[in-house]
Amino acid sequence: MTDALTDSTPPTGDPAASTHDRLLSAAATLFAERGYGGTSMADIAEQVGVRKASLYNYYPSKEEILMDLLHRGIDAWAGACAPALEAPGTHGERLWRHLRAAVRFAVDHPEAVSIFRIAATQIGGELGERAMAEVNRHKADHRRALEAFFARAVEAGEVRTADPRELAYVFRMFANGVVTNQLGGCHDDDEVLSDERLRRVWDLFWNGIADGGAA
Amino acid sequence: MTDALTDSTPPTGDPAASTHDRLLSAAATLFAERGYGGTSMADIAEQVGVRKASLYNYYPSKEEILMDLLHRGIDAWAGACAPALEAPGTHGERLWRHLRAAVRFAVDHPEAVSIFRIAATQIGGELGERAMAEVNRHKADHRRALEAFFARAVEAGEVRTADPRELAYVFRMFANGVVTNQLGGCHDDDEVLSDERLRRVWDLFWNGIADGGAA
DNA sequence: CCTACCGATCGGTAGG
DNA sequence: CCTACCGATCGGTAGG
Repeated sequence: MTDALTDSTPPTGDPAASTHDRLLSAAATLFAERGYGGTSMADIAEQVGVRKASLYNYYPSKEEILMDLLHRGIDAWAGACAPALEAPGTHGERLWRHLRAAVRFAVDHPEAVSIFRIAATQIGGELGERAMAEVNRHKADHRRALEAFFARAVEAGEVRTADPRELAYVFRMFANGVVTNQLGGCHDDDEVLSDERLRRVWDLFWNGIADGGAA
Repeated sequence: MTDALTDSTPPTGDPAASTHDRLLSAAATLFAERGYGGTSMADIAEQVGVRKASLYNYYPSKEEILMDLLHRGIDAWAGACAPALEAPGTHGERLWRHLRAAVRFAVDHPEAVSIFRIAATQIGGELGERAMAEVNRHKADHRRALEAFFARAVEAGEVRTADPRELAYVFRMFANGVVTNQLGGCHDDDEVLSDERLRRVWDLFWNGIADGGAA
């Protein structure tokens, strides 16, 4: 837009985005590709198109970049997935939309999902504990929301078991598996997970939970 | 055993094990805790109780330690989990034992499971591609074994859907979720996954797949 | 947002 | 399995 004369523009990402946004995007992508310990501040700076020292105007340390990415990822996930559980419809419909929202989020923002995993598993020491605590808080929130949801589904007589805790557990394990499988490189299926296939898979899963499942 | 006079014994792990075994154990534990990039050869050497340079008598590089851990992890997983699918019993019983074996493996060898994830997601560049290829080959083997298993279950009339591919997919997503959830730090449930609870959860899951599931 | 620089540590090698 | 050492790079700072 300004001038096309120089090619001193940043090597990747949207050059129109603010430096801060490009920093976050570059860090998320690199952490997801190489891991936290495998990514250097110089790597991030190169992708952003600035010198390494300039990154320290936005964050006091590499650790704080990870923590900010984690907070933003959790917020984005909740914003994208939580509403479906409270929307109108039967409990089956609402849970289906919740799953679909989670899968779409994973497809659209794989780096955000990667951050959760990085925070929970790749980091040692004090930073690791801080990050893990944040992830566990988020997972506990989700678990509680699902248990409340299933408690209402039990009341409504829409599920075949009366234990919301086990129902939530089964769903969470299944949803975690599907979402994780969508992450880059893990395409152990030769076909993409289309909305149609997700729906078929969901029907197979849900019919074990729905009250009086089909014969 | 030899003498208890010095405390120059290795700081952690079984001092009686061979240096090579302690090297593998230390590397697996540290990679799982801090990630591949977050673990240095000096870290490994310290835990083994030798100098860093001595590690190079066993492996020519840090990369080859990871690759050997990956090969061994895949073999151990297959040895622990694959036989259940071919054992006697109904297809439901065999799949249940397969799931239980996988969960037990994850509980007993969490570092081995972590290596799969590290190989698939934390590594960039040429090593990353080598490791990812190995993981994908293993996952494809497992997928094929499960699809063959479900094809026989369809023939036997023990499942409610005629599509082995979707049946295998649903099971794999669920099993991956359960196994992943057993990994260290991810205890987002306040209770351990006992055999009894796993069985209850399995029943909830399987009744959606079993032909003519309970009402 | 830059140049210049810090001490510490990285993976790996030489030579025994 | 050790001591001694290599050049490169690490996260981060000073000062502008």
